Amino acid sequence: MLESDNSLPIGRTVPATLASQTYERLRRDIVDAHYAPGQKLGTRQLSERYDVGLAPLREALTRLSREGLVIQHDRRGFAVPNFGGAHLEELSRTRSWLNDIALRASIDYADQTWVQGLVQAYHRLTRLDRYLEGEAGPRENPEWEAAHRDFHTALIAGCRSRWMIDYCNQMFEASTYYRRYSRITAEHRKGRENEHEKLFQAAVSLQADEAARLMRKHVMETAQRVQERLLAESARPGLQS
Amino acid sequence: MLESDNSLPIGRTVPATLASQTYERLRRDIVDAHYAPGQKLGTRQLSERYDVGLAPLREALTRLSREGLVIQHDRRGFAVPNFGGAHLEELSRTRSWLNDIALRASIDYADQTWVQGLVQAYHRLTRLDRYLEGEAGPRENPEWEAAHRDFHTALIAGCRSRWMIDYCNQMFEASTYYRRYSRITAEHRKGRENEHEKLFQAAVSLQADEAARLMRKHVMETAQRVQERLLAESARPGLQS
DNA sequence: CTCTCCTTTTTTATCGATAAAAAATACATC
DNA sequence: GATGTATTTTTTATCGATAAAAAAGGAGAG
Repeated sequence: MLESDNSLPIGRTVPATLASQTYERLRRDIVDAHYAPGQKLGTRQLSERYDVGLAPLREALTRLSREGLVIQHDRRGFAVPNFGGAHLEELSRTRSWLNDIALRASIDYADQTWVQGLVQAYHRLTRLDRYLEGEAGPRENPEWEAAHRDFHTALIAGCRSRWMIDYCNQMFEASTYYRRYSRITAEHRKGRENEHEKLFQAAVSLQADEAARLMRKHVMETAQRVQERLLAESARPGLQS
Repeated sequence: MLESDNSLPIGRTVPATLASQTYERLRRDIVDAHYAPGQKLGTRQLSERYDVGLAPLREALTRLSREGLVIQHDRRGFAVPNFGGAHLEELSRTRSWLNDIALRASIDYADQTWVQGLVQAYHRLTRLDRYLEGEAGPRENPEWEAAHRDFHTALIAGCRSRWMIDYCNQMFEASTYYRRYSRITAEHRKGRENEHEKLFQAAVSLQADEAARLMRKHVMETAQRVQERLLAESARPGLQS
């Protein structure tokens, strides 16, 4: 007793349950800002939209509600949270706190596994283009987005705390919602293109203070831009899909 | 747009849904160590035990699984996590990190609401007895336990981050599982009775460093005792209910 | 008009049944 | 006796139907 992990035996590949698939799809759609803040998520509609029964749909929504991407109220169903200025500030501050600690811990515990993972994640990120040409102008590259998430996870993956990693990932997802919703584009990001590079350099060379400083800066400045965009566009009608 | 909170209109009292009730009951039972680490939570059995259908039961389990109190694996159902030495260490370290920050932030932002809430929570705690006389020796007082949780929440409630408060609460619950499971008793706690008092004093007098130090100490030393108990008793057969 | 009370409609939560998958068992083979 | 395969049993995930609750609509009173 008292040992062993909670993971599945490797090798055996388990077909994803409908609830899990729906969870993933819904999460992506929320994070991609296909729904407006505060929008009601009626079970019937979603059930048709995603073509699943109520049971798996509710399970997906319940999962999301525990991660802060959906609000659930007894007998009143589900809704997208009222994401807004105050929430963004809270979120970014908390992200900043947790990532700071987790990054410092990773550097403190630094081992080969962590460094390798980080190098790999960074390299993948640099090989991808952030934007793709779409018919209606440039749009985010999903692959880049995935690599971006992985890079941020890799930075803190050495902190030796499952809790911490999960929490940071949850907040990263919520932040992504804001980035998407605010429709930040390349030009809003002028002059900040190499933040990931500097962060990466500081981390792999184990400069804890510098890395932590860059991390905080990265998180807070992104939030700042998003905030500005939200205020500038607060009259813009909510998106729909 | 972009403002307002996500709370319900006040005044109207909503009857709790079956899923919510079951969630509460299950959480209490898990935290009270009625189930052994790693134990399988068969849906059929639980459905009978708590006398609810599968739908609300699954919802309760799904919620718990997102809070780390239950493990869910696709097509393999639910189980109590393999809580154990390594997990306890991770948990306590993370708790320590987050509570440290949240407490410092609360002291930093300190306002009347926070201080009042803290004073109130502390007073309630001091008025209750930790142990009650049961037929089979002394046992924890549920009211004290609730007040204890509230006190810990009150300490960090001023950090102005819903995320942080939720995360700290989640980890507090998980820690409670260990305390219960290890069957810590009054004598294991000799010489540590006034930790809450000192912590309270430091917090209300806004001594950030001292309060943070005491908090870390409180968390880590509790974990230490639990760890010792677990090792000492690792041959003891798992509890069942 | 505005408010309150009473339908009607819509939505949410829950049950019971069932298909699909995993686990357990039995059986045969080397 | 170990190993692999077919068969049965158990468990999990999902559907479709329905009761219960909330929201929307509407009629009448002040």
